[in-house]
Amino acid sequence: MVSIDEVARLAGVSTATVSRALSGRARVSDSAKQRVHAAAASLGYVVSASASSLASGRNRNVGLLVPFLERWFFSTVLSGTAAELMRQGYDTTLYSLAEDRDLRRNVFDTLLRRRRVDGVIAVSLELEDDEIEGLLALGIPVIAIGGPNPKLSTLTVDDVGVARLATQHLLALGHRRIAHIGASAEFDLDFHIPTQRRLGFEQALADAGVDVRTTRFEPADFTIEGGFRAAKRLLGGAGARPTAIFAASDEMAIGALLAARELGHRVPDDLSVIGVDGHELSEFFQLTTVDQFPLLQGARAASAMLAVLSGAEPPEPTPLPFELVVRATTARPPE
Amino acid sequence: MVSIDEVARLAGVSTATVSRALSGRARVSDSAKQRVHAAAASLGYVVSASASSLASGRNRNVGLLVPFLERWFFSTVLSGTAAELMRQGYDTTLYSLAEDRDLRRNVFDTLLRRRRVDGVIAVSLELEDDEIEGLLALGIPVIAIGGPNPKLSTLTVDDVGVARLATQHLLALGHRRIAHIGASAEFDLDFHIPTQRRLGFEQALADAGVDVRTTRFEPADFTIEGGFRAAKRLLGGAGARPTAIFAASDEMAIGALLAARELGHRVPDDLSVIGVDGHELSEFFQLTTVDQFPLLQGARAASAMLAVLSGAEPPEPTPLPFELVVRATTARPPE
DNA sequence: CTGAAAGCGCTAACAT
DNA sequence: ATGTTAGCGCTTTCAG
Repeated sequence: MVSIDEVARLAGVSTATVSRALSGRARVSDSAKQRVHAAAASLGYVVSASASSLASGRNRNVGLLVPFLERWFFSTVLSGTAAELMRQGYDTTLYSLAEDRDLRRNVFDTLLRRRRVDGVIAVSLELEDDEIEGLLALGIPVIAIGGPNPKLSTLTVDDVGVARLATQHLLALGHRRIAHIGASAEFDLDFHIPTQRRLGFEQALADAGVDVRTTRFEPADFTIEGGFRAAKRLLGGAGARPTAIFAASDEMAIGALLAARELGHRVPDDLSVIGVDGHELSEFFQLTTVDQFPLLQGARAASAMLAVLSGAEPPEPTPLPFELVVRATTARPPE
Repeated sequence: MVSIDEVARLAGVSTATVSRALSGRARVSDSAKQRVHAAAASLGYVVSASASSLASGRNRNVGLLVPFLERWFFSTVLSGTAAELMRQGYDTTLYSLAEDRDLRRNVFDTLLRRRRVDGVIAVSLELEDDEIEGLLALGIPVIAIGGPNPKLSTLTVDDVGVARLATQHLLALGHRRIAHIGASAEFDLDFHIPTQRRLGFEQALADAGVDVRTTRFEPADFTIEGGFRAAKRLLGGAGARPTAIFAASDEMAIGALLAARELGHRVPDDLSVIGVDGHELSEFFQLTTVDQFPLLQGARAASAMLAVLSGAEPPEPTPLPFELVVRATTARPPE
């Protein structure tokens, strides 16, 4: 492997100058800079990450903590983050916490403590107290996306606001019998976000003078299948059918769409459906949704991390954008 | 940060013994080993990755090269790989090549050459020749999953076999007018796999004495929406409608299902549909498919990498398992 | 089995 | 602006 000494020799300067010229962290004369770059290029020299890290304490590497990889939302956020980091020459090291508890502990106790990452971005994770302590004890910046983590610097959409926006859209169309498909209890344990959405839903109803007790709530697991089953219960049961369903995720909303179709209800004539996310499938299904731009969320977190790493203050709890996208699954309720 | 010296002092041994005891790479007396572990635990000591890498040349880190992150198939493979690597105490560093060409080049020219990873796993990537050269020049093991990369040690499903199996299933049910939804030309440039599936399709037909010219082919992009549109063309056009569709991915098959439904064709009574993948949604849609166990593919690649890193020979081009899963979208053709 | 000591390849004072 | 040099925190000979 070609080392910094060979570059120095070829460029006719000291190793220190090579280091400075290549990292740009100190002033170097133009002529020296040019010779160094030429020498490095001709030798195909690339700085050794471990040597550089050991000497400088910097890694150019950010750790990403995610709950699952297979869910569209997470992989999309992840994609946004990794792309932005890469753009700045940073690597992304992945820690998935889907595994069993021992492995999860191991992430905090060992993997993250090897000082391989300059910072940690936690995506939509409800972390336990000692895990948060563990992160903070690393002595490196930690940024969370979503999931109210009061002790962490967090980028988050206003989930209450998201839910209010969705619900208000239905109310404005004239709906009064609105049902909500949200988080099942055990699901909520991990994320909390869902509860916020239910809160926003109920607030909007209350603001509009709709008695919340007349609405129905069905828990589900944020998948298409879960939404499908929840909608079946909502539409198949006795009592007055809702004229609209607000699902806390697009995947559940799509499930509801399919359920309605299967039961012979026309959307949006008989039933309106709205979701949350801006899922890639929402356009295909012509689903009205509140887009929360997950790719952007990931990129934002990466930018914030990069800024902190170059000396900026940790970001204030920043509101992330969201936007109502009206498509073809919502309309006025039937007479 | 607590260093190896403090552990050594507390345990009453030399740093060399601490290193040996903790890494397990040399014989150490039981008593020393115990004292070292106790000392390390009580001090909360974790080996510094960069110091260890610099001294040993080992990183306990594997690079993962993927084309996209947002597609279910890739994130699932990725998940399988990361989980298995983590189980062995390895980190996973992600390099997504979805970005523009400059960033893509940068991955090969710089990021991968910093000697941060002990090996590279390339997932379903059609790499260019100079990129393969670049990987090989790293002097570390490279393992590819899927995508015929003759110069790389590759784990791959027999895509011809997969397609034959799917097609034979339809033939065995009595179908003769079978259409295929496969890769569009530009999509194939990146992956090749699709062509193989088309090949298998045609082979199976020929074996059964069905004139391939009577079948129809529609290109699509492996998404639900693409499959939907391709199926619309297949079912809506003039001429004899096919009685069965073989889609080269489950997502396209699901799109075909939805298209059939929308056009008023009953599945499987009027039309049979079969896909490939074992997508998480295939069960929900009761889709008959050829499962290729993507999670397992990822785990297998990780195991193979780990084996090579601990001195095993690079794996022979290994066939990956696949299996016909018959559900409710295939049946005998209508009279 | 254990310890002493020489690096691993860089960066960051400190000089000049 | 540049060179000299002392580490960064480990691992691995080499001796014993």
